[in-house]
Amino acid sequence: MISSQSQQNAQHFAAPLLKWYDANKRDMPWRDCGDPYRIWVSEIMLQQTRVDQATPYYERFMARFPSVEALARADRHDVLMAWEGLGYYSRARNLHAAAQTVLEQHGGVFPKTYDDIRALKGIGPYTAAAVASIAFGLPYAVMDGNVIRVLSRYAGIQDDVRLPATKKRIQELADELLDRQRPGDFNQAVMELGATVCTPKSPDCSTCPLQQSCSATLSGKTAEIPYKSPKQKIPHHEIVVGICKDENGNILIAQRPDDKMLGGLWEFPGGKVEKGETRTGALIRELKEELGVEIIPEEHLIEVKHAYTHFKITLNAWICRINLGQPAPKPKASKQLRWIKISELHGYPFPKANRKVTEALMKIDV
DNA sequence: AAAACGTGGAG
DNA sequence: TCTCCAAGTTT
Repeated sequence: MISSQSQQNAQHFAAPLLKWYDANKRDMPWRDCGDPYRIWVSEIMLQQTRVDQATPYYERFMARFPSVEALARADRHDVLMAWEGLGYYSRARNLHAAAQTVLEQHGGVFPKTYDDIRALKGIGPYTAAAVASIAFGLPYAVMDGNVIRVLSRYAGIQDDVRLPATKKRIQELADELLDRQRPGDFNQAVMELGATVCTPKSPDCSTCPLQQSCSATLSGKTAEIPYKSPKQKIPHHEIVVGICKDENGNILIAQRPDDKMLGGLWEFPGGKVEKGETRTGALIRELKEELGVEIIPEEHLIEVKHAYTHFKITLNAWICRINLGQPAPKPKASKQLRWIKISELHGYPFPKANRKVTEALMKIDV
């Protein structure tokens, strides 16, 4: 028996939403293919990332790693190369590890229950619900940034959406509103509505299928909902890095530890300029600490400004030489060191700010 | 619970 | 230039 509550929901929310979705669907072939592997990879890539930004990565990734087994058997180096530039690199590391779990613990077949999907590394409540509903038609409602915006406006929820309690309330609302016949389409419809109509700034309420029953629209509060408490300002750091060159023209790169920011990617050794330090003074200190060698900065190469999620940096890079009589550099702060030719730089995954340095290097080397 | 974790596009 | 933020997860 169907409760009157869910009939109301269907009448005012799911029905007009799905009708709108069917008429305005964006072409996203990887979502309609029904292949859990493709849906999974696309969901991971799309986390905190726009469709347009992720799409070329997705195409390349699928060509390179066409199946769970191919991904599971790949080298981590190649997976990180395919991810370079997409950010949040733990996604790539977790995806790779999870593929190996699927191969070893599920016989290479992507698990078909919410709990088994949720147990995979890098898959949280959102991704588990997305894959379960889109690939397998299971009745789990997703809650992402779009859902939070659409539902908080629809229900007139004015509480701070950064608070876990508010998110819990919205998740419960999504669970109630979910269309049990078409859970995958329902989930994608809410997100698509949020991405194209119910946008953060100046939403296009006149074309919204929910305008007649949306609390924020009816009360003129779409600008105030969702409410987000202001976040604190992020610090700025002055970074210096050294490109150590040997007599053969090889340069020294370092791999970052797996468990740190940008884990597993490569970079030029360096660090923060402390108070009262000159930049080159800091560079000499940092390379002594990180490599155990004394260096001399010889030529300033480039300045790069870059913004991460929780801090900004200005990075300055110098070409350096190691003092005569110094021991071989040791990886005191990194996973490993490697001397490579400048022409080999493209074969290693670098984070964005360091990639700008490698491009400057390749330019002067030609 | 709150902070860490990348990047690029829009306004 | 600057702020916000985009299909979140982990610790």
